[in-house]
Amino acid sequence: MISTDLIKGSLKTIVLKLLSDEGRMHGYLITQRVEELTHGKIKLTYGALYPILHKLESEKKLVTSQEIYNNRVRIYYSLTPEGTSAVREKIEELNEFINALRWIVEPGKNLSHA
Amino acid sequence: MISTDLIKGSLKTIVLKLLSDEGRMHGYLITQRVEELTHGKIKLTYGALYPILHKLESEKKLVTSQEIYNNRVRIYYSLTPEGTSAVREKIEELNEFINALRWIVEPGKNLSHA
DNA sequence: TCATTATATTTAAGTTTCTTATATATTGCA
DNA sequence: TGCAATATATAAGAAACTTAAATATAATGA
Repeated sequence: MISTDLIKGSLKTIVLKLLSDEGRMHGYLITQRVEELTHGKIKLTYGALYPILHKLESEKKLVTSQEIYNNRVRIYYSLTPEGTSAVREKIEELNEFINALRWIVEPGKNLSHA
Repeated sequence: MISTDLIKGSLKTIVLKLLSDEGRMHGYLITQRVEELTHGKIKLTYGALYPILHKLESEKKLVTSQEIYNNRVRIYYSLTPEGTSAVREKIEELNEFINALRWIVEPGKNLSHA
């Protein structure tokens, strides 16, 4: 598990990207997929996730729809067109960030400037 | 310039890594080198930097020494042995983080599990 | 000579973003 | 019957910044 300080700022981008790749998802599933995709390195807690989802909804980047599954209400989240273009920008920024970190970590190697 | 949210959690690691690579540095120089190394993508503000330096000093990860240059006091920071081993751990964690982000961004590619 | 930019450090107040803890409720397995 | 997994939500508090302001010297250019 990676220190939470490091992860903090990227959670919103991660949520958007997952919704972009996998379409409709409910909150619980999002936490599971993040853990799966990152081999347990990143764990999204509910206390972090739901406020993020609610905020993204209020920003019109995603919409919700309810579904009953096994007598339980599930709330599905999916991207709006606005959310879809937000993902593109966020991912681009995340790639820049990854590159910037690599320039720090491996200052010798002349890495891509993309 | 990358969104500050993204960068937040990695500033301490960046400072430690720079001191590890370049030895004695004063605060102002650290901000310059970060900007240089990251091609302006990451800017360390003084309001962020000095509290980080002071905290690392109180944690005995670095020590200070003063020097007069052009009638001005410069405060140089350098790693203690404790700081040096902290760098190694932090960099390892940062690499894990970079990989985890790449698993999110490029889920198709089977990237290293290092 | 005067103004501006660069150099250099510091700290206080405020915001954001999470962490931690708690609450609630159903299903399935042992 | 009890525990683990499934599923969502929110409140209180901590941490890490951002922004802004204060202070001071040197160098550059108009």
